[in-house]
Amino acid sequence: MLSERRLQVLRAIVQDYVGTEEPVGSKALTERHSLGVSPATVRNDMAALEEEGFIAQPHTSAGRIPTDKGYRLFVDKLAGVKPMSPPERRAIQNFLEGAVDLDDVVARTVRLLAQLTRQVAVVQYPSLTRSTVRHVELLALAPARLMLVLITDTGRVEQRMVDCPAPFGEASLADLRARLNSRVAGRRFSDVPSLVEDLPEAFEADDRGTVSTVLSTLLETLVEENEERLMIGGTANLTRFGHDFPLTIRPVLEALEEQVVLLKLLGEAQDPGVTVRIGHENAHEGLNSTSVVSVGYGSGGEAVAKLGVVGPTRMDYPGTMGAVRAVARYVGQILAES
Amino acid sequence: MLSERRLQVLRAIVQDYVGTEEPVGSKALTERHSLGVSPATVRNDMAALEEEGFIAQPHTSAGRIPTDKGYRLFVDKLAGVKPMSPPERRAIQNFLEGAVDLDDVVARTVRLLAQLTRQVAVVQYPSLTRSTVRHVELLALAPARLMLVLITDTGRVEQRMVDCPAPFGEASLADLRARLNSRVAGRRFSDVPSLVEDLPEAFEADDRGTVSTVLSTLLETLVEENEERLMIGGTANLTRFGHDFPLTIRPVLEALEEQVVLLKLLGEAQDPGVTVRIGHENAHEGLNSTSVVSVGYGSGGEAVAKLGVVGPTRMDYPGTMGAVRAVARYVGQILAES
DNA sequence: CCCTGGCACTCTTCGCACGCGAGTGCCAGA
DNA sequence: TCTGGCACTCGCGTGCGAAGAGTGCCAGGG
Repeated sequence: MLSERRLQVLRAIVQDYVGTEEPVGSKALTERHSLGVSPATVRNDMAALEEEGFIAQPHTSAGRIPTDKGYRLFVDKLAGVKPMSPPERRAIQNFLEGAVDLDDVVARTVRLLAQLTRQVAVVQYPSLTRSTVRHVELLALAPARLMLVLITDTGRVEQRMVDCPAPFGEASLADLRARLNSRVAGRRFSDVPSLVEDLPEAFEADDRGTVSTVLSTLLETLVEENEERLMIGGTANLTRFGHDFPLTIRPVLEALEEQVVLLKLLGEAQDPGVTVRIGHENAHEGLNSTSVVSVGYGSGGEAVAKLGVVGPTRMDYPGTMGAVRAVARYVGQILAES
Repeated sequence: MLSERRLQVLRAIVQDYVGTEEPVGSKALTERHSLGVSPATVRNDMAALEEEGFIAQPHTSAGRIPTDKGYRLFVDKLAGVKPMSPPERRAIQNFLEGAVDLDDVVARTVRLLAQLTRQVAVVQYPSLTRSTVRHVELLALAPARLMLVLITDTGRVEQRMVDCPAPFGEASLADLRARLNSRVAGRRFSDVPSLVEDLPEAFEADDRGTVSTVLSTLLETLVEENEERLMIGGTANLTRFGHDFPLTIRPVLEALEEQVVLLKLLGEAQDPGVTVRIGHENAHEGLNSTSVVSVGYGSGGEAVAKLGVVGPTRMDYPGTMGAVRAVARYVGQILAES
C-alpha cells in the first residue's frame, strides 16, 4: 500500500500538472507544496508511484505526469467535489430561471456548463422512459390519417403520423381520445402497455383496426429510446486542449457528432452521484485522451436524463465535478417547477 | 482589363492552390497546366495579377496564393458549378429517402452535405414564415390552462402553453378549435392575422378574454422568426483547415455555436441561385478566413429555408457549389412528397 | 510589342553541432 | 528512513551554413 506521503505527492503532481500543463519535477514540487521533505525523498516516492503505474515520464529525464490510473486514484481518494460558491450558485439559478420552454432549458444548461467548466458540455433531453404522460392528443388530418401527439410531464412533445386501415369517424376519435387519456394521463410510460391492451375491445369491429394501429404507434413512441436527443456546446473549448492539435481534437469532434456514442457514454454511468470516466475507461477510442464527468438529473427525486462535460484527462476534477453537480441540481429544480 | 491568358493563370493558381495547399510558383504552373508559355511570361502575368490584388505572396520569394478578391473573380467568371455525377445523385436521393420525419430529413441532410463536401454543413429548419398551416390543435391541460399546437405543411410542430384569464369550457374549446381550423387550415402564415381578428366576437363575453389570449399566442408563434432553428454537422472537418490550428479554428467554432450569427449569415444571401461569400465578405469576424456557400431550398418552387456549408476560403468551389445545389434540390423534393 | 532564357538576389527550410538547464538515479552518511 | 551530493541523460533553444524554390529584371529574338 502507498504511504500517506506518497499519496500527498501524487495529489501535488496532479494539481501542479493540471495547473501548468507541464511535466512536474521533484524540485518544483517541494518548492510549491510544503511537503516537509527534500526533493531527493520525493524522487524516491515518485519512483515508487511510477513503479505502480500512477505516473509516467514522457521521456527520460523529464518531469512526471499522471497516468489515467493516477487520475483515477486522485478522484477516488484524494479529491473531493469542490462546491460552488454562493455567488456562483446564484448566477446559475438566475441564468436558468430565464428559460421559457424545454428547448430553452436545455440550451441554457449547455451554455452554462460549457462556460463554467470551460469544456465541452453535453446535455441529454429528459428521457421518455421514466417520465409520465401528461396528455395524448389525436387529430384527424384526413379521413384515414391521424396525427398522434404525446405530451410528457417534462414538457416534451412527440408527434407521429398514423395511417389508418379504415376511415375513422369523428365520434370514434373523440371516444378514443377520451378513453385513452382517462387511462394513461399521469401514468408512467412503463405502465402504459398494460393499461391500454384491452382498449380495442371497447370499439366496434370496424374501428378496431385503427385503434390497434394507434395504440401500437403510441407504444412505439414510448419505447423508442433511441429517439433520445441531446445538445452539445462549448466545442470551441477544445482548442485549449493541447499543443499537438489536429491529432487530439479530430477524433473528439467526430465522437461528439455521433449522438449514439454520446448517449451510450452517458448511459453507462449508473452511479447515483457524479460519475467520472477517465481516458481509456471510455469505450470509444476517440475519447481515449478525454475524461467524461456526468451526472443524472431529474424533476423529482429520480433521474430522467444525464448531463456532463467532456474534457482533457488533465482537467480540474474537483471543480468540474462541483459545477456539473450544481448545474444538475438546479436544472432539476427548474424542471420540477414548470 | 485582364487579358484572357492572365485569367487562365489566375484559374490555374486557384486550382493548384486548392489542390496542394501550398503557394504556387511560376515554374510549377507551367509544368502542370499547358499554358503554352514559359515561366518567365507567367511571372509577368503574376506580377500584374498581384498588382491588381487578385493574388499575394505570403513572403517575398515564395509562390503566390489567391486573395479573397481572386477567389471572387474565380467563382464569378472562371468557374462553373460542377454538376454531380449520376451515381452521386442516386446516392443523395437514396440517402434522403430513408428519412422518417422532419427532424430526420434535416439530420440526414446535414450528414450528407458534410460528407459530400468534407466541410461543415449548416441546414436551417424549414422556416415558418412562408409555409402554410396544416392544423391547429387546442388541448385543455387544466381548466384555465391550454396547450396550443401548431402543425405546418412542412411537418414542423410548435407548441405553446396558454394561461387563460378565465376557465374555458370543453364546449367552447371544441367550438374555438373548429372555427380556428376552418379559417386558417391550408392558409399562409402571413394571411392568418386578418383571418382571425374578428373571431372573439363570435363568443360569449366570458370566453372572449381566453379566445383573444389564444389568438395572440398563435400570432406570436407565427411571427416568431427568431425561433428559427438550424442544425450543423461535420465540425470534425475543421481539422483539415490548415497547419496553424488553434488560431484559425477557434473563432470558427465559436461562430458556429452562435445560431444567431449563422441565421444572419444564411439570411443575407438573397440570390435565387447558389450564393458564395468569401472571406472578409462575411460580416462576422470569426469567419473572415472562411467561405460560406449557401442556397435556398423549399418544398414547392419557393425557398422556405437555406442550407449551406462553411469551409476554408481555399476550397473546391465548383464541387462544393454543385453538391450544395444538388442536395438542396433533393431535399426540396423530399419535403414536397411528405 | 510581347515572349523568352538567363542571371543574380532573397528568403525559407532543414540539418547539425553545441551548450544550457531541468530532472533523474544512485550512493554514502546521518 | 531521510538527506545531500554528484554524475548522467535528454530535450530544447540557438546559431550557422547549404540547399532549394521562387522572384525580378534585363537583354535579345520573333
